Amino acid sequence: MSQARAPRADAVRNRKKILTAAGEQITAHGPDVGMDEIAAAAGVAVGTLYRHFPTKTDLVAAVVAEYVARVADDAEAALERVTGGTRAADELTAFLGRVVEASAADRAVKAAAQALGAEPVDHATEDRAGAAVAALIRAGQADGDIHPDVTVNDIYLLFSTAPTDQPPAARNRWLTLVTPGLTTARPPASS
Amino acid sequence: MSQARAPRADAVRNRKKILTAAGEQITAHGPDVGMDEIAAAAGVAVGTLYRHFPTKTDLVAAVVAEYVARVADDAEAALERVTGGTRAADELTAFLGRVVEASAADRAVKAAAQALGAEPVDHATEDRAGAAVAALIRAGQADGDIHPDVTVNDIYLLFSTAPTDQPPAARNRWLTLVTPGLTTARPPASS
DNA sequence: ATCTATTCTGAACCACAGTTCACCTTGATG
DNA sequence: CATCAAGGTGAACTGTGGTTCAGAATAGAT
Repeated sequence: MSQARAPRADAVRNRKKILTAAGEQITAHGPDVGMDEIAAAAGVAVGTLYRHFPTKTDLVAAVVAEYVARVADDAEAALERVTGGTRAADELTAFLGRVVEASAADRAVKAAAQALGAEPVDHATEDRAGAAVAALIRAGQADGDIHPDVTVNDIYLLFSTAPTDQPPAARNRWLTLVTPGLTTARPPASS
Repeated sequence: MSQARAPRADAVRNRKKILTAAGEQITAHGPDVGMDEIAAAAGVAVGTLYRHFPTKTDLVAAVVAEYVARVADDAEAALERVTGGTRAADELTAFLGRVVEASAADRAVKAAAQALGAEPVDHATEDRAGAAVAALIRAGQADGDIHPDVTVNDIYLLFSTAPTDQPPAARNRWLTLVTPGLTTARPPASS
């Protein structure tokens, strides 16, 4: 097998700069920022963008992927905490709250993700988040304060419909409105 | 005051054709259909579009307005039924269901509305829908099976975040998930 | 039937955003 | 230090889609 030569140092550096700049620009001005602007923000020429990402879609996909990875981390951290003793149901709603909050900052990223539709998004990291959330749900159900028929898909559904573009008050209200559908107000019987 | 001459008969006819065609095209191919395509579908030249709607935004706005009017009608009909004896809470959730359902067909229209942002949309008809929904809510609260702190804004919030682009199963699930946040599972005390 | 203001037509215009490419720069290898 | 391929540059290209406008057509009034 021909061992592909290692990439040049500055190439790596640039790739990182581009990804960062793209993220910032997209969160700041929406997924419709021109490639020119992203390039400028990265201190690089347009051509360089295309060297690293053959098409704009690819670039956006990369940014979204980074975002998903962050979410996965968050979910796993929450799961960790549950193992440590906190209420799974609380962690789950808190997690949902944080994600909504965060993607309010990056609402544009979410829009971008939507635009990409059901497209790529590395399944490995996505499943990482999914697995953590699933575990969270199971734990909560075991405790008896999450509805038995709640699934990961429900969380995806809620996440994808979160009112990211609304002011904080509305986002909180939304969370309040949505939580009762997940949690069980009255525990089974005992306790 | 100079009495503006009545519009020509064919102009009226065309306006209607355009509005219809625009609605169809937008629901079919999203708000990004070209003006050319709309024109073609209406059996009219592009120029005619611009005679009636100075800009594409105006045209889309008009389509959205029509849609909002339909929703208002629906809400008012529901309110009527309540006066006739049905449960307000049921009518409200059914209404929400229908709207989600309908805007699943016209998901593109909703997207268009979103794109227009907080822009125009004739306030008169919008308030018409709002008033009806408000009445519905009040009635339900009087019955004691809608949470006391639910407002019209909540309905707007839910409507605007409805997963219109999802398959029917997901939409139903969403409705189930969201309903508990509006209704009161356990009536105050009596009964 | 004639006439004119209104409306229609559609080729052409324009601005913008993604993309390409011929040429220059530079990091790494020997 | 010399060499050269990987990488970078940015002006120019391209395609798309909204918008315009001069001339043709026509509804409606006289």
